Amino acid sequence: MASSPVAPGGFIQQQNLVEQVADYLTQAIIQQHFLPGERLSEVQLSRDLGVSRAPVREAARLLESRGLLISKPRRGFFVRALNAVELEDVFDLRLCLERHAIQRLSERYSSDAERALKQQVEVLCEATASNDGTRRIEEDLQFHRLMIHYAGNERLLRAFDGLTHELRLCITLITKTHEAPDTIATSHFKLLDALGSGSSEACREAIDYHIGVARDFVVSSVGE
Amino acid sequence: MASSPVAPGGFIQQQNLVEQVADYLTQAIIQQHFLPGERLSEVQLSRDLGVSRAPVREAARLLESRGLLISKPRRGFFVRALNAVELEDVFDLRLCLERHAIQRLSERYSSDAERALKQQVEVLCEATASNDGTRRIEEDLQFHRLMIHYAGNERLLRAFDGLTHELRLCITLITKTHEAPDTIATSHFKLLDALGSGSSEACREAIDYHIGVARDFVVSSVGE
DNA sequence: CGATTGACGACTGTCGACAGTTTTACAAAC
DNA sequence: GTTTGTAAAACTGTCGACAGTCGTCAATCG
Repeated sequence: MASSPVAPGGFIQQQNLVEQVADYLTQAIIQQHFLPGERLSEVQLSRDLGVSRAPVREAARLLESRGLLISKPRRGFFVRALNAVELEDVFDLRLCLERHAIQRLSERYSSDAERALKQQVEVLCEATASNDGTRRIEEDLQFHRLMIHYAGNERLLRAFDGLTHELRLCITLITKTHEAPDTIATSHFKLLDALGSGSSEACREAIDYHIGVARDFVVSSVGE
Repeated sequence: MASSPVAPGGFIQQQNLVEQVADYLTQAIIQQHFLPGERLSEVQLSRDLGVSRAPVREAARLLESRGLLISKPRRGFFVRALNAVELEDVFDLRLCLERHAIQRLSERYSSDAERALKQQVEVLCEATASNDGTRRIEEDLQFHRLMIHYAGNERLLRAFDGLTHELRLCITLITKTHEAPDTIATSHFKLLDALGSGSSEACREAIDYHIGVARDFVVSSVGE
C-alpha cells in the first residue's frame, strides 16, 4: 500500500477512519518510523492525519490488542519493544500452533490444500528472487497462514494472526539479514513432502526444524 | 502469579471507567442478561450506566478483542453466539495450548509449581463441594492457568486467557449440568501424577483425556 | 552544590453534539 | 393480505472541548 506518510489533503475516504489510521500506524511501526519504546501522542497523530482523536484512540486500542502498542494509564501509547525472551516466547507459541496445525492438516490433506500450498511456495520463491525482503517474509507468513487455514480450525488461525502481528514488529531487523534463497524454498518443500507422506511424525519433525531455524535466525538478529 | 498484584480489601476506587464498564458488560454477558446475538446500544448503555458513549465504545472494543462481542460496521455491537463448530475449535485450540504447556512444564517441574498446583486442586475440591457452579469452573480454569503460568511462556498464557474469555460465554450452560465431584478431583490429580512422573507421554495422555472430557461435556451441553 | 518543591505545559480521560446511515413504522398500491 | 415506497426515528462514526493528571524544569532551600 502507500508506504510513505501521506500529506493530509486529498485522500480517499472509502474505508472507515479507524482502519485507515490503524493501517497507517501499523506501517509506520513496521517501517520503524516510530521506534520501539517511543511514545505516541494522540493529539499529534490526529493533527498529522487530519482526523480527530476518537479514531486515533480506537486504532491505538486495536493495535494494543494486537501487541504492537502498549498503553500505560494516563501516559498514553508506546510502541512495543520486544526483548529476546519475549521473542523466544513468541516462537515457542508459534511452534505450538504450527505443530498442531500440521498435525490436523495431515489428517485431512486434500488435493485442494496441496495445490494451494504448492502455488504459494512458488509465489514465495518468486518473492525471494525479487530481493524484496519484506515481501519475502510476508509471502512466507502467508504460506504458514494457508497451512493453518486448511487445518480447518478458524480459532487457531486467529491465534496465529495474533502472533504474526508481533512478528512484524521486528520485520525490518529480519530483512536486514539475508537467508540463502534456495534454503527457503527447500525448507518449505520439505513441509509439503512431509504432508504428502501422511506421516504425523514426519510432519512434526519438519515443522520443528522449520520453526527452529526461523527462531534462531530471528533471535540472533535481535539479540545483537 | 506475578501479573495480578491485587491489593486485598478495600483498594483504590477504580479510576478507569472503561474497565468498570468492561467488567459490567462481561458479567452481564456471562450471566446472560444480554442474550447471544443480542444487539447492544451504545446510547442505551451509556444512559443506564451514567457515563458517556466514549468509555462504552472503548469497553465494547475491548470485549470484541476478547471475543465476547462482535461489531458490524454502522450496525453496532452484538453478543457473540458460539455455535458447536466454533466451540469445538476453541477446545481444539485449548488442547493445543495445554499439550504444549504441560510438555514444557514437565521439563522444568519445580517443587514450587508442584506445591501451587496441589494447593489449587484443594481449592478446586472445596469449590466443587460448595455447589457453586460458577466458582467451580473459575477454580478449574485457574488450575489450568497456573499450569500454563509455570510452563514459563508468558505469551502462551495470554493466548490461554484469550480462550477462557470465550469459554465464559457458555459458562451458565455448563453450570446447569453437574459433573460428579470426585471425578473432577481425580482427573486433576492424574495431571499432577503425570507431571510428577516426568514422562512426557504420560503428560500428553493425561491432558488429552482431561481436555477431551471437558470438551465432550461442554459441547453436549451446547448442542441441545 | 544537591535536593525539594511548586508552577507551567502537555496530555489523556471523558463529555456532549452533529452528520450520515441504517432500521423501523406506516401508508399506499396491487 | 401482501408488497412496496417513503418518511421518521434511532443509531453509529466523528468531532471539538473541558477537566484532572502527570512530567518537566526552574526557583528555592538546606
